[in-house]
Amino acid sequence: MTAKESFGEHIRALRESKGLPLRKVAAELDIDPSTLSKIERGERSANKEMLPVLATIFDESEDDLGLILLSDKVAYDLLEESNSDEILRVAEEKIKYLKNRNLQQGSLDL
Amino acid sequence: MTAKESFGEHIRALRESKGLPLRKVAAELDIDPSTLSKIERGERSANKEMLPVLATIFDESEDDLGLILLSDKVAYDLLEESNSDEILRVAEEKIKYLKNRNLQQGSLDL
DNA sequence: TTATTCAGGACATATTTTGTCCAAATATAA
DNA sequence: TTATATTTGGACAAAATATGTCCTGAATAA
Repeated sequence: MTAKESFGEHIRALRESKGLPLRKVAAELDIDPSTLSKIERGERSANKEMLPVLATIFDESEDDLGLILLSDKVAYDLLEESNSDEILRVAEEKIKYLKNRNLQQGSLDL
Repeated sequence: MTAKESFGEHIRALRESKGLPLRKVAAELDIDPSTLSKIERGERSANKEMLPVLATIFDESEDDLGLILLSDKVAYDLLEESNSDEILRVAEEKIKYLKNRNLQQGSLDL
């Protein structure tokens, strides 16, 4: 359910289901309605500060929204790569390794 | 083998194993030695145009180098996220979905 | 017609990225 | 030690990207 929908599509669906105009939601986010329109159409990216605001407006989990936003970014970065699966697999190992390394060194690394 | 090493560490190991100074490799890449030093230490990122040059110098597969470079980027992007595994999983589904969609629509989408 | 909403282009600003140059530090050799 | 080569890292500039506003036009509604 959370997989196939882009962040913008998700927000737009929520907004329309509540019958809210761009203007209202944009005001809450303190941005121009045009910017929100672009975010919903994937022409711009949302930033993390917007997540708690959107979560409140639409009564969604902020973590879920963050998940959709970040997975969007990763997917977009790799969409042109023929070996995206392999890239993800190696990235996952790398993250595991680095997180563990940071833990052991008291996260005082670099 | 390819997993735990960063792109910069990998290049540095290759360069030192050949006994080449930064100066020489940087000249091939047409960049400043200082820039290459930063790339090797992860302070800068390499770009894709450098891959064929490096592959030739070090007799490595360009695809392998590209894999290390891109997985580095993804890993770095997600290193601070507690739910990086989930993000990767959703991203993978999204990529699969989008690639398939593009295929069916003759890659003339947007 | 008049109001409102939304899309999208032109534009300005801010931020990030990428690279150079130079000087200091480090290593290597003689 | 001195001399030479290598590497690091900061200051800076330029280029590329991102972010956002404003305005106009199209579509819709009342």
